[in-house]
Amino acid sequence: MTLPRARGTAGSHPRLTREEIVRVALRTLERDGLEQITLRRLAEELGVTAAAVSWHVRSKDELVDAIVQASLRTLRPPQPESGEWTGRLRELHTWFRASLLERRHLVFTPAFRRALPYAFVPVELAGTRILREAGVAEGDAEGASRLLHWHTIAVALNEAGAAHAPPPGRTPRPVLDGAIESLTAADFASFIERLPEMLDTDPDRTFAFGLDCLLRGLQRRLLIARSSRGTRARRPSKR
Amino acid sequence: MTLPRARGTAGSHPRLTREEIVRVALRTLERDGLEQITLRRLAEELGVTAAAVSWHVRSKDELVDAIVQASLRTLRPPQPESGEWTGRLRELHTWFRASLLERRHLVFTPAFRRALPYAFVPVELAGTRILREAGVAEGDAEGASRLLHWHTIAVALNEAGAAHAPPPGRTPRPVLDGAIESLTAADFASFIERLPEMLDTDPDRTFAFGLDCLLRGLQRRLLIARSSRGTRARRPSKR
DNA sequence: ACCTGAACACCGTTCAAGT
DNA sequence: ACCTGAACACCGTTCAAGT
Repeated sequence: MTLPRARGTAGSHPRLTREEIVRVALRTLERDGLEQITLRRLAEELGVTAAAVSWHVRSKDELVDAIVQASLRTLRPPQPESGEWTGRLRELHTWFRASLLERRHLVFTPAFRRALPYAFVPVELAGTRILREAGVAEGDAEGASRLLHWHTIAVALNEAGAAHAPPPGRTPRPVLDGAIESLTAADFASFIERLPEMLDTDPDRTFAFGLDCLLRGLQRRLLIARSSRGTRARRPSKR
Repeated sequence: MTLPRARGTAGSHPRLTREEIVRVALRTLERDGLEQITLRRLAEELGVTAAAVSWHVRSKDELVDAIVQASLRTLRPPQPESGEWTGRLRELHTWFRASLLERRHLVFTPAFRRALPYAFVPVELAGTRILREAGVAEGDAEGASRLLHWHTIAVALNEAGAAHAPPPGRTPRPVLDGAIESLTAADFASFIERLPEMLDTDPDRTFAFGLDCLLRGLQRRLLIARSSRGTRARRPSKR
């Protein structure tokens, strides 16, 4: 629509920078979703040629990488200092889930997957710290924190995927049919009976239930003292 | 390279069908990955024009949907009939994880995400059945089975993402840097110390650990009798 | 009904040319 | 150093025309 305006005139920015490109991309991402982001459209919005964008950004892959990194740079996990360890972990992962959902347009991106092992190290560490202060042995605390970490990612990714599956009417029937075919006769009956509640569930409750089960499992497995903080774990560290 | 051969001549198929398109697409998917799949390239491989493919398949989105559905149609969860409930659930979800990993090129597709709530209903139901036979109340068994179900999806998606992150040398440094910035001084030290083991972990062990924690958590929460099958749960069903 | 040939709009990327 | 204009190869989709 708009022709590329000459840079430096009124109403346009004096210079195109990589940061500005990423900023505009992030804005249109939240408005229109990822597949609407195009170097050409971005250029138009910036009042510039597509080639100009390509000059600042080596490739589109690199642009998406930059978008993901810009989006992740603002993450700061809360560090609840007081309270029982279960409550502190609950607070940490409730926050974590929310911040993943805020980035729901990005979480299925290859760039995001590449960042996955690194981006949430602070979350893992925060969880590990809470567990260690609760008396869990060193090696176990790490594994447990990572377990919670993944559970939250799982639930959030599932929610994110369902959230912007655009056509609510267009149910993927064939998949459902294929699934039904493989059911035994006994399962089929209970499937029909329970179908409605399987399809609409409260994500908040499911998340809370899963987290609760995990925490209880850790409590049992790691032999954490119920209420006293600082109690040593009975099971010794392996190293 | 090869010009579209006339259909019906030696070495080419007499007729193009939707099924054949999907079959060839599935084959090249496993060989080259999803982003290499193109209507035009598919057409060339089929000895046909791109327009011909478009005649059998309404759009590329629909093609990917068909690929996902074809890939999911062969899923048949195992139905272990004997043994303790924990072992049976372990067997079920070990199989589940493996079948997700076999489809690692598809799991991040919008089509797959749309299928996610439906495609694995048999897995959920198989898990529910095992739990109910172990004496878990009806509503709880469903929630518990779904929890396991999601945990497996989480771990598998994470593995699948890491598996075909193509450049092993190109670490997304900025993301890691951003993550490090947000660390407290205390966490930073333990981060440096533990970095190597955080980056290369044994996925098998992590999966087993998580599953184990979940099962123990369920054991505690749902008050399942340890070894005797068929014992009633002490907590009554809510309905 | 099924397929070709040609076109269309759009895409990412490159590159000589300007400033 | 930064940007334009034009081109290139490729993409999904459409459509008149053939059989």
